[in-house]
Amino acid sequence: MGRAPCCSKVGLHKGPWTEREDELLTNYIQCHGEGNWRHLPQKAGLLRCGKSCRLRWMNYLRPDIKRGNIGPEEEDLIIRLHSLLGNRWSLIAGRLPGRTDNEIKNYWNSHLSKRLREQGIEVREGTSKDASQRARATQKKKENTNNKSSSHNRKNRQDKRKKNNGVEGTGEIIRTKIYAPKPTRLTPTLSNYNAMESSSGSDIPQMDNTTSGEEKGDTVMEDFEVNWSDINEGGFFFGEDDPNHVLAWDFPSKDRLLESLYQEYSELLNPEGYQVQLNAFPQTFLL
DNA sequence: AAGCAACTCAACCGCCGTTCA
DNA sequence: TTGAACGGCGGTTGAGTTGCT
Repeated sequence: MGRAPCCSKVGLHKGPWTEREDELLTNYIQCHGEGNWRHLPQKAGLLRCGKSCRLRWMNYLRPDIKRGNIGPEEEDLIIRLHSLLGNRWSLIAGRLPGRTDNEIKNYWNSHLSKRLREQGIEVREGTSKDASQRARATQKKKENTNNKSSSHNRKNRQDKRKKNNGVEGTGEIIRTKIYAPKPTRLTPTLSNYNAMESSSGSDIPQMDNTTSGEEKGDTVMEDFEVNWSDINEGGFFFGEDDPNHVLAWDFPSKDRLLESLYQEYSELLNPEGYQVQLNAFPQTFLL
């Protein structure tokens, strides 16, 4: 037995949202909070699918979304994070307060990748607006659609995962894992914390360092093995002596924040002597 | 002013890992 | 244990806008 059947898409609105729809969605979320996207449209009186509602809220209606042009500091951070993370837009967006993954993705595809290429800087492979490549992608998509069964096969995916994680054939490709932090949206209030300390029950989230990165939903990156329990998440880390004592780092300036974020990923992903660096890296945020 | 190309960005699509009955 | 739905993500599309000829 599976879950109850999903909402039928028949009769649902598509395309641009109207002011009335925005209003209904905003009012509903303000009253009941985010989540339960499947039932939200019906309860809010919207003729949209839950997925569409979620997207509209996340990319446009959320009150903490920053409007306006992407500034030079943000642009710099996007470029550097992209060089480290590739097209991991949600991860990148998680490090840019008020910016959405969609916005960053669009900005990259329409501005940055082109500009970097013009400057002769090689960029990681991402989306291509080239017509021939588009056509190829569309063709490939059609082929995939024709070849796959109506519902994807769980076992096949699990087998594929096992293959990727372990010894594969005679090639002896041994992969290990790295747990990068789950993307955390930095709210404006966060930057107001000033070298403060916190104990249980405060406004600062408490961490459970007994769970693995995978259990916490962190992003798994292959080819490295890191003991993530040593590492902080979202700008918080544990005191040296007391693992239940949570510290928040200071944000003396916007520039330093951006620099810290870059350093965080840079050190995290540096394959050379990563273990030593990672063990020491929370200290870099201590004043 | 008209026609065209390039650009922008909101929205959609399909995939995948997780959750749940 | 199974399989369908959910939630989230990256890739792609296409209508609207802007700029050029």
